Amino acid sequence: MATGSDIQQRLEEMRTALVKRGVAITPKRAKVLEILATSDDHPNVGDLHAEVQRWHPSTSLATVYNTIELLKETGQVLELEFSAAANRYDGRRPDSHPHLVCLECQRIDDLEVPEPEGIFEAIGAETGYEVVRQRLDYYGICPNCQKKRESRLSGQAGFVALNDRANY
Amino acid sequence: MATGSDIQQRLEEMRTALVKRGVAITPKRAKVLEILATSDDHPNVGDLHAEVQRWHPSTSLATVYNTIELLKETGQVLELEFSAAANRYDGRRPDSHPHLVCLECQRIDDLEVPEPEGIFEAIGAETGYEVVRQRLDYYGICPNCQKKRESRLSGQAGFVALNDRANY
DNA sequence: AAGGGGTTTTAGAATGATTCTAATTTGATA
DNA sequence: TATCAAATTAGAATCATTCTAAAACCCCTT
Repeated sequence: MATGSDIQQRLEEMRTALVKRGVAITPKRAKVLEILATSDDHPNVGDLHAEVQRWHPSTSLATVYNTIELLKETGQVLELEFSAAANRYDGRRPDSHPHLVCLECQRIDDLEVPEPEGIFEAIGAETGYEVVRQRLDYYGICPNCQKKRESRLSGQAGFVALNDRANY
Repeated sequence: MATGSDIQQRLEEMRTALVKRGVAITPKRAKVLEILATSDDHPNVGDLHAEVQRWHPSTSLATVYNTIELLKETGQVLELEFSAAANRYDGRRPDSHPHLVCLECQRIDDLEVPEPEGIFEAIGAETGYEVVRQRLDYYGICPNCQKKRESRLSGQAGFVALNDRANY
């Protein structure tokens, strides 16, 4: 459980990271940080915006997005992505199984990893949740994109197709 | 690796499931099934639409969505969701860690599960990917929503707030 | 061959989260 | 106080998805 000093410490880390990043801690940004450091319910942007507006009524959505972006860049917030790109479909293995997702070209590969026996029940016993399915994705750079990176670095550019929305 | 008969079998399962579900296997739907049963690259709706259109140029996006919906209902396709709801944020634990997501009220809880040591390297060695992060979510019904369900079933309705977009 | 009636399909509008843009405001510093 | 970059704004743009109401299609019966 989080104590007051936990929160103070977290807040200080955030502030320090942003200052080091070279941006100002404005009152509106400070409020976003404070909400994020104190919330245990994983707010979305709308939640944050509504709460900031209670203190600074003129705050726009863009400011919230902007602050979150800064925090993401500095590793000060974890984004639980539910809205990033188009959904993808697997018709060959309709059962739930882990995937490898390439952050550069969006290629997706299946991964053979058996899930631990009775894990849903174990988590249920511990948390009270009735677990019905899981999702396990590993994100990284696929072999092809690694090659492209190498050839880019070595100066022999070759044909390199970069993707627009690479980091989702 | 998938052989021709694997694909035939998969296709047959899909068709059987839809027939049992009581809908027709129209030519356009059949083409969607075929693409899904043969693709190993996890196509998105745009990909599917473009490919179906090569055979049936008048096909609309809605038909593709409709067919996917039927396959989802019958458990014949796995949806890799990247676009479902608003993103959520965790400012107290900015490191990546597993979560419990309630399918009914969208509550999200942190879950304490240490990730196996050296898992990224192991997967890298096996697949050639350079893994940089993971995502592990368990989906289910939280304790509160279970209670609500029980009271609904037992006829003593009480106050029950149902959510619109429950199954994402 | 004609007509009914339910299913399927369609185009386009609606929705909602996110990103972009261009103009305005703010605030620190000289 | 004047300046100027940084911060903020409102609203437009984007994009995947869902919705809607009308049109097309298909099978069955006569």
